[in-house]
Amino acid sequence: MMAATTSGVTPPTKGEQTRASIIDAALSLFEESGYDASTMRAIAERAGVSVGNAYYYFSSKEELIQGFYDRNAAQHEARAAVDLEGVTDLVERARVNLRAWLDENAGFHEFAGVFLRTASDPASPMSPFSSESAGARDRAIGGWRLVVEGSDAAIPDTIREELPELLWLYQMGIVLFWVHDRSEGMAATRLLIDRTVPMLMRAVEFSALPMVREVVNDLVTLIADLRRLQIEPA
Amino acid sequence: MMAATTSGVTPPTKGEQTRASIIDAALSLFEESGYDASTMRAIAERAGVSVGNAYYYFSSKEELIQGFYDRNAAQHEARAAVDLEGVTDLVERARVNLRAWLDENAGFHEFAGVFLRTASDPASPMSPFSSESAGARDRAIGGWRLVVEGSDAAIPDTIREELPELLWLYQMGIVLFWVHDRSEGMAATRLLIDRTVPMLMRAVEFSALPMVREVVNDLVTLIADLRRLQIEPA
DNA sequence: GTCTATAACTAGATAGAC
DNA sequence: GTCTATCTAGTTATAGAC
Repeated sequence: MMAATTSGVTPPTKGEQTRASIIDAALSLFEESGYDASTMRAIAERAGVSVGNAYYYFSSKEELIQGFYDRNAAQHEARAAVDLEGVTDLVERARVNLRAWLDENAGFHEFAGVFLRTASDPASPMSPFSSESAGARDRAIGGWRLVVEGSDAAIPDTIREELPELLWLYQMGIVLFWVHDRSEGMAATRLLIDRTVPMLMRAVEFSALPMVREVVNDLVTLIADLRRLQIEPA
Repeated sequence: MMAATTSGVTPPTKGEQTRASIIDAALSLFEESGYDASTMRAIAERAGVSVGNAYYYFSSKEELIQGFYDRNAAQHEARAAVDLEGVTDLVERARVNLRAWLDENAGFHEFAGVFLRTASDPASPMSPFSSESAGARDRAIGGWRLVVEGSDAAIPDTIREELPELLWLYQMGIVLFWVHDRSEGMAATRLLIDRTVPMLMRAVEFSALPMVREVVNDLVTLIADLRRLQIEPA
């Protein structure tokens, strides 16, 4: 709202500092003891503020999860950009992107259950399909667009445009599986990724088949029709 | 634990009666005011018991949801059996089964959001994939088996065995969509069902294609491999 | 007017007596 | 089996400090 006081970087106001310290306290406690065991009182104490003050910045405990969400999305983006350098095969690029996500979130596996619990409530702004999540969703889909565009693969026109969003949806499925994965070192999720990515790409090739293409077209019009129904009543 | 006292029907013990009255009170309150607004104190009061006593029968508020779950599953089963009589076309039978579910659950749409929130926590016994839900899941898959077996469709051997479970998984997807559906009279979900069931059946036909069959085989072995990974570490 | 703190409220859950 | 009394933790009301 006001001009910057010193350098070009945003000057951290007192409020922003307090806000950051609350998020830091929350995330470190979540990682140490899990979501449920981390009380708002403990979070506030570690952040060096009162409970009431914490609620001035975050209107609920669940809202603190958004901090986790944002931070990890940014870290994943950076890591994927590095790992993708020099890789041109589409299947490999997709694997790299998913593995980067997996590694970036390794420490939050237990915590993710709570996250999913919140995210799957359609009324919650944390839902990946909600309008509040539109920014994060678009960023993630944009990441997939880079994966596709940086590859040397020939993609059928039938689904060229929709592929990044489709891959994001596929990723949501992988995440859902990951949350339930109890295997050592997430071996099951890694196997799932390694095996399904090639299948998915073969399915993309199928989409050029006339028979399949018909179904794809049906799906596209269906989605358009559904969007209309969902939006009209508001 | 004891021999029946009178007729062949199970004699309702005192505990069973109390248990039933708590569930009745809970479900009626949920329907009236929603899940969150229905406090355990209000439920206990309507049931004519103390809060502590309610917790003697149900170890958490969420556990009361299982009552809703069981009751509706039974009602859906009965309704579907009637509606399916005389219908032989597989696509139509699948539609009938899904519409029966939809109609049976029409009154619980808002409440279902909470249900989903609970069910999607992998740690929760309410998850449709949990071992605690195995009974309900098997009943639902059995219902789909009746849908398939009562039809005159020729189903490729490739997936004959897996089709009922596949259809149940598809139904879980429909339910997920339904929970998010804000359209008048669930028009969007009905459209989704009417359009995707034929697509699904056409996809089943595809599974006979050699190219596609290969992918199906890959999927089957993948699932077997995943099961092994998930089960070993316990 | 933006922050911050203390005290109180609410509702899920538990302990222990009867 | 059932109750009363109590605990815990998320949330809010409200008053005051910068």
